[in-house]
Amino acid sequence: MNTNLRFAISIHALTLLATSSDPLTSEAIATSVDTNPVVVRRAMASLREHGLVESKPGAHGGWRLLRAPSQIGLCEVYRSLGSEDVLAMHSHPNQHCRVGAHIKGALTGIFATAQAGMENALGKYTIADVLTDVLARGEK
Amino acid sequence: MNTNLRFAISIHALTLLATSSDPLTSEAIATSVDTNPVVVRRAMASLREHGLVESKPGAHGGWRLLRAPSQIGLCEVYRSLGSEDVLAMHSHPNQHCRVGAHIKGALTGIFATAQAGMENALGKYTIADVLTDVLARGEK
DNA sequence: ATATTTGTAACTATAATAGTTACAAATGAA
DNA sequence: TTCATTTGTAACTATTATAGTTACAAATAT
Repeated sequence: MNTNLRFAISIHALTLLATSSDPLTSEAIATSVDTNPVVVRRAMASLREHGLVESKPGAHGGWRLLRAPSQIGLCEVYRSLGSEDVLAMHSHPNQHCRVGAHIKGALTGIFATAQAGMENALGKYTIADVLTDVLARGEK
Repeated sequence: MNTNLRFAISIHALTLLATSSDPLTSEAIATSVDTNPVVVRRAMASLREHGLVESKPGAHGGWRLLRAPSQIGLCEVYRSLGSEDVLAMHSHPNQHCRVGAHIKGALTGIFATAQAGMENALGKYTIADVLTDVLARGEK
């Protein structure tokens, strides 16, 4: 199983924040996501670094959006997390083989194209889209 | 680091096979890739199940392509390996929360779109393209 | 017959990530 | 000013996917 859940958790958290005018605590978000508050803080810290949310410590603190949900694209969320690219290469192909010596150069461009294909697809959606979909599902 | 190297290893192996009229052993492929022959066999077994290569045990055995390199698309190679999708969801969002209860439904479609974006991009390339690129790099 | 090679099970090693615990620092309210 | 709340973060453990390794049976060519 692919186990990098930070992206899914981040979308979940941002969607939850989009439903609330008051700040939400890491604890409240964690309860909705079903994880530990520290896991939430770690993901949200990356989003904060990229200007998507802000946090306030202390009583009545928590997290809130810094932009309208319609202005938060999923590609930007994805990139904010700084994950590795989804396709990886083997490290030390044999340099004395004519394929081994140049396979990494050839794969680099292809893998970048694949990564861009995925990110472009994500960029078609915003947190507002997710929220609309979630709420529509709740009405059925 | 993303550590699923099977795809990169498979492309490497198929490109190597495209340079050879004789079958290549798992050992020979492993030497070019810089890994263990069993790792090569495991990746190649998936490709064999999907009709891309065949194997022959015993003396002068090994692996060979069952199609022209120009007829082996990278999306098909990717799919033959049966990897998990690149984006994963958290398992148990809180069903008593209106976001938690429906987030998985909303994310499923988005993640599928992202996966398709990546696979479409891969589908633009074949093993022949990779071989051409590798050989061109070798001439410089 | 013999050497070669795949097929595969069983195991260990590595590494990324989630999850947990603990506590300092910041904040707001009584 | 004191106290409860909450983030920030370090340090650690647990889990899991995958690579890598070892061993050996079965198949094959000469």
